[in-house]
Amino acid sequence: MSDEHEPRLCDSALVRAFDFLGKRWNGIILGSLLNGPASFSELRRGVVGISDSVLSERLVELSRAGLVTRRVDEGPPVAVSYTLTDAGLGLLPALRELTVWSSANLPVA
Amino acid sequence: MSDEHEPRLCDSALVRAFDFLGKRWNGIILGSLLNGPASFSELRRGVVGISDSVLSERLVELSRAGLVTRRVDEGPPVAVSYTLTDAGLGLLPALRELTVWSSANLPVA
DNA sequence: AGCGTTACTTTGTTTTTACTAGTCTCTTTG
DNA sequence: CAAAGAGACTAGTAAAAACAAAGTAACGCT
Repeated sequence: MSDEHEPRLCDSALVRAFDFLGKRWNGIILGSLLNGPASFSELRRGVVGISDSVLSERLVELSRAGLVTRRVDEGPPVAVSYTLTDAGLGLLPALRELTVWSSANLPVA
Repeated sequence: MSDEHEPRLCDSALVRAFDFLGKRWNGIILGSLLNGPASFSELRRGVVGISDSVLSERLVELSRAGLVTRRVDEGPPVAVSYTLTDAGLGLLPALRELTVWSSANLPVA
């Protein structure tokens, strides 16, 4: 019994990547933040279709994962802004490839 | 009122990409198929944690999207194999970038 | 005949995700 | 100054997705 026909296992690093990116909205939130820091309501407008509560939840997750930073500017008009960390910025090449692929292979409709 | 401070909109091609990749399992299924064609049960073994019904559903979706092909070999021992189409194969560079990023930025734990 | 494998489909439950409202702190407007 | 609005969330509940387990059906192995 030496013929362990190895299962067509997906690379474990890729599996870890999709723990995040395979959850709805996460990829789009990160993609929006690639254009620079944004506030909660800017993100809500940029990520079309997301609800307040889900956006809030996702931002907590992404912060805990070390991909985005939440910075609070005690104004007085208290302003919160979300920024990509270096780890988050590192996604740029991957998301660019994804964009290229999508343009070439996914119909606009 | 010309100062429409443009919403930090995410690129629409990227949004379309995450219509697929932002659904649980899709990225991992496609990643598994990058290693070559596989049968239903090979995929079930390769995509750790997925259930039969969801795998079945996802394969139909991916077929309809033109990313994978379902080929039936009427044996007699009837065998079904799933393969990436050219569109699916086009994901290779993006998934490779994602793997690199994940290795560098996501903790193994 | 009886058990195992492939390839799914069906059913019922649990987990996720989403939507609607509401809170609280300022800021702007009359 | 009071009312209305924006920003940043939180809570409660409803809808959607995923899961596990079982069932179906055709074949192969012993």
